[in-house]
Amino acid sequence: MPKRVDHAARRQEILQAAVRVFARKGFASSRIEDVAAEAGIAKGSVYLSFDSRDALLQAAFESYAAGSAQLLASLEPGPALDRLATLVRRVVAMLAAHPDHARVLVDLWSAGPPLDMAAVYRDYREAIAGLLRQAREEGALRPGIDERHAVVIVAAIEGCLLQWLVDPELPLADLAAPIIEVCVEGVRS
Amino acid sequence: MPKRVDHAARRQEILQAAVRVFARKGFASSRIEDVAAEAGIAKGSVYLSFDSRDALLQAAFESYAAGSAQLLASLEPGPALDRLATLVRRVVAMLAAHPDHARVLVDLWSAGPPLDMAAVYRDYREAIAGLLRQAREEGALRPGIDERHAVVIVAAIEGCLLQWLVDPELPLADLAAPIIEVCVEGVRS
Amino acid sequence: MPKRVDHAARRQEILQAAVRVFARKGFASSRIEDVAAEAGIAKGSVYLSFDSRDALLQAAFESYAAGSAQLLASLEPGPALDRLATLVRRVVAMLAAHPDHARVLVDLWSAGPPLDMAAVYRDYREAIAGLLRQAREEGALRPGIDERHAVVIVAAIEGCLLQWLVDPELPLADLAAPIIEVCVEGVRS
Amino acid sequence: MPKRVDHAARRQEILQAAVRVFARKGFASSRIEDVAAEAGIAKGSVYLSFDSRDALLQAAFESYAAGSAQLLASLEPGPALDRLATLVRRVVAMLAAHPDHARVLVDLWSAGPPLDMAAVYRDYREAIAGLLRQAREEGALRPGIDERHAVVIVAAIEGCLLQWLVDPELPLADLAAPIIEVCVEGVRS
DNA sequence: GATGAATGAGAATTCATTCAT
DNA sequence: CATGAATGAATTCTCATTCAT
Repeated sequence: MPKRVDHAARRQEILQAAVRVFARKGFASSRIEDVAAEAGIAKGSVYLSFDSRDALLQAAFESYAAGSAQLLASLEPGPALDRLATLVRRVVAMLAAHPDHARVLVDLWSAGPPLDMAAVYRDYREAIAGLLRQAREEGALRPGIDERHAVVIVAAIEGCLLQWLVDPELPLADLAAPIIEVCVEGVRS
Repeated sequence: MPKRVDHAARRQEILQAAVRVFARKGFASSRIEDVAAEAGIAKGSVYLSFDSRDALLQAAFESYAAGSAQLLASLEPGPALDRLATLVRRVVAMLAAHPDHARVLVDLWSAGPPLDMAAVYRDYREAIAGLLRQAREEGALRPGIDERHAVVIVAAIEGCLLQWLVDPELPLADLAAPIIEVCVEGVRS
Repeated sequence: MPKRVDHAARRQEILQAAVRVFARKGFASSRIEDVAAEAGIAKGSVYLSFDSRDALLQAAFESYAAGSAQLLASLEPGPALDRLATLVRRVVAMLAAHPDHARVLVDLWSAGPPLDMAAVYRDYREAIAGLLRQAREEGALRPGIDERHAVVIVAAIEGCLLQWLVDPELPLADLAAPIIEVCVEGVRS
Repeated sequence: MPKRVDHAARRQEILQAAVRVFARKGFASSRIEDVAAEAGIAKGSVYLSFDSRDALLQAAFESYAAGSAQLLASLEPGPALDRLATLVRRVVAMLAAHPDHARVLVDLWSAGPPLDMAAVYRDYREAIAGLLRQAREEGALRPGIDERHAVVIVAAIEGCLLQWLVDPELPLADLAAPIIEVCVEGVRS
């Protein structure tokens, strides 16, 4: 069944299939053949778009990192703490809206180099630290809050995500509110 | 006089060797032979103490879960929020003191059933929710804080752990303070 | 007006590309795609001229065998041993002049049926045996030389070729002289 | 069926099985599983003694090279040309006596680095050149014969081998005599 | 005719597990 | 008990060949 025009589209389909499979059984237990079957193609065809099994995880990472970067870049103007609250809401909403992608995160955490999850969280922390600095300039921050809290805010989000990954009963989408309550409202002056 | 009197002790040694190996290369890349070598015994001898490779991870989980339960059970009396702060401090200290065990967590998160990480976090949340209830009875809790914040408090801890796992530059031990600042002091009335 | 008028010419181009590729990396490591790329056409197009990968080697063999046969047929009249010396010179010159074809020989030797390298050498031996017989009739042959020496003469040539294939430092073209010295002059009466 | 004492012996058995298989179908068509079956063991067990399929060919080469070196080292004293004749006889006898090893040669010729067949032939040529020099000192060599004839002598042997490999009808063992006639007696003064 | 995406049989290699010693 | 050789199922990746466009 030869001839397909859009190589990028096919690559995308395979990646999405891979993400579904990884979400379902974890990367370690996912076979190339599973991905191919999920994508409705033959085993060998996966290799037309990806060099190796690891390259699939790498691509999943890149896709996730790109989404994160976009999210960080898309904050509209406004009071810093409001923007922070919005950021938290959006991150949680994105994770809740794409549970498959979210479930792959646990594999990205495991993967180590050349995947650079550290960079992703560094970017988050820097963005949040920037918002906190801005909030201080606006006089909106209560004393005693400094940049180290950026770590805690990222932690609150990722920690909720983690608990939900481990226990899908947990209503991830509902957790944006308490995170904001504690991490954003809790630091307002 | 059998060469090895204490079967339990041998099992313990192997488990510890396994944890070191898993911490170093991840469970997925850890071979039974690696564990045996680390323990200074022969490959086949691992099977005298453990039924299978997965049983090693299971045992690592049980060991971690037991440590967590002990930590939760060991809180001395006192004002609830102080006890909460102590809990946070102790959990972070334990993780920082045993980086090998901590690094295995990412594999425990991935593992899925029959490992029940969900139960571990459920227990944490319940303990913390209990402390929050108690704090309310003590009139120490500001309004608007309810049991859902237990999730966020666990999240703050595990999220810091996660960022440290992914980026060991991050000073995990120093993060207890900001966590407490935000999650404990921040909810005080 | 078809894109390609001469199917035979296209076949020839592909065969030559194949010989270059085989010479460079050996038949075993040569992919159809490599041959296609060398010929500047698409993988599938190779199959318009050749039935299979093996057919390429078969064709290379036929081309070599045809060249050999032509060489054997082209001997001008004259004293038999002079003609023999000329034959040796020409074979060596041909091999040295077409190193790519020569390098493919090692794959032809390996290939086994249906390639019939045995026939090629049989033909060489028969031609040389004929020349030796003629030389005897001419009284030019010293006693003790019989048809079995045809094998040795072929061997001297192919053995030099072999040493050159294995060690390209060896100056193949210069070896015609000592071969003739030993195998031709050495049998003169 | 565990426990085998002599690892070296097992390695040797496997190597011999491999040589038989390579001789029968050529290295390119020989599967690890074929070798294992020939050795009467399981596929995976081959890897207990050899790192890879290529390592089997490498070992076959080393074995052949060692045999050649031993042959070259074992020449008893005597007139140089007699020793040369003995050498030729022994090489041919060795090849004829171990047809399996001989048939693998065609794969060794193909293999290229890190196999160094060039060195094997270089050693042969040097040994023979030494004998020719000695023969000259002994006054046994007719004029016009120099070291370049060493190439031709090696060629005569290997070329006969080659013709026999390609056409097993050819009586290899009987070819020592004509080789000596032409290459040794033919250079005697 | 050309093309190159798609296929899937096949091969090398790994490694958890077993069990004879 | 302890060992590690032996096993073979499982998995990744390759590539000759086909065929829709």
